[in-house]
Amino acid sequence: MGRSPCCDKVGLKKGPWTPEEDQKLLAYIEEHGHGSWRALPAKAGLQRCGKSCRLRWTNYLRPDIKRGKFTLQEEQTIIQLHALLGNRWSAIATHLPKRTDNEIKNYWNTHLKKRLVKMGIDPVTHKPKNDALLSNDGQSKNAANLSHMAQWESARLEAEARLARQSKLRSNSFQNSLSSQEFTAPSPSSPLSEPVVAPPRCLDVLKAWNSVWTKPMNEVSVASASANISVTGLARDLESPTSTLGYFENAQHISTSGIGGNSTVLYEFVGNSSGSSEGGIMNNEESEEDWKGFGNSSTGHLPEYNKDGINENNSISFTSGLQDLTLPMDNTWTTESLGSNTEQISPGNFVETLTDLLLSNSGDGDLSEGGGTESDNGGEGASDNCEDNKNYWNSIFNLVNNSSPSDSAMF
DNA sequence: AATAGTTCCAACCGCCTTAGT
DNA sequence: AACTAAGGCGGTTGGAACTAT
Repeated sequence: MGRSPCCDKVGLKKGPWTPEEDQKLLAYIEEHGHGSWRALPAKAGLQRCGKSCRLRWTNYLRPDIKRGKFTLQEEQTIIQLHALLGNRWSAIATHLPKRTDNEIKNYWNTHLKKRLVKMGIDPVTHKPKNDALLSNDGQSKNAANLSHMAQWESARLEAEARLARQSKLRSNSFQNSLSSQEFTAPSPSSPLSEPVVAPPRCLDVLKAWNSVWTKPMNEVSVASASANISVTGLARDLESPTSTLGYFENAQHISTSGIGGNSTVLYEFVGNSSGSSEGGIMNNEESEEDWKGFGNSSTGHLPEYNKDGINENNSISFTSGLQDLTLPMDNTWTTESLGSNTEQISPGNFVETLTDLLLSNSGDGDLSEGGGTESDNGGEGASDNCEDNKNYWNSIFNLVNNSSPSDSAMF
């Protein structure tokens, strides 16, 4: 049933590209643009399949690719986005300008993952491997969230559909405005200025949310161990095809700072060339910076919730920079009733509100800044945790927001 | 210096989604 | 609605480069 590989044709070359081939491909694209990748090889005089040409271009020859060592900032960004998005490399790559998904994927697999493992952090769940917090008593708590989840999911789907409609409209009007401003489409003479089709980057967080609400509940029992943030029980896997990264699991260890005290979500990079952080877990190759996982950091974590997955005000709250978002979580909550149950958000605009929140923060709240505080690992008071939890999401939102071009077609 | 083991990354493979007919 | 082609994505791999013995 599957498509036959495009490179099955006899005579098509595979393997490493030669400088001559690179030159041919570059020259052709510079002159004509890539157009149809399928047709490109023949036109460019290459004995390659279109797919191979496309990959070579997107992963190597593209002029806007930044090569070389990843910066600390980039590493942090990757880790944090991985915690949020799982193995969705392309989504992560949209927040790292000039880096390709392939490069990020390779870097993760060859560097970052190993570092986390050495630090005793599960690179899949981003939580300490010795996190022995799991218990069964949270199961019932999370079961109690099922009805909430159904309500959330219902509203989410509705909002998502609305968002899609809106973005389409906005996209159209955007294009109209461009054309009314005599926007000149990329011409063959300037193929390198690729058509600017902004990816729906800002949906990443929404996708994360989507995933959170659309996974089977059989994982909730695991999340239930998260005693003080049962909203994480609402959260579920991010649906990376292979990654078992559990959103709630991330949230779980995010949350456990309040109870376990040593969980880790954000990673602090400490400039230090000593070659080894605690325990000598770093080899020399990685020694340009030491990593320290820290829990209960001032960088913040998830909001704190009570056993029912809601906070003391019977709502879920989080903030994004300038604004708070509060969603009621009472049992009668429905898409329609949502608006009447809360003053902060109207029924139909959950996603819009979330999106607005994301976009409203044009501040400088960078994750790296949030990650700069050494953890005392001792478990601050609950009120601090609550603030930290908010800050954590602020950080993620800020990261996604600030690193995403605000010119996303979606918004 | 030679060999074995390890690391790294460019490229491939196969599946999925989307667009066009 | 069904089908097909093309593009996109994530996982995997081959082999060059590097390191250890």
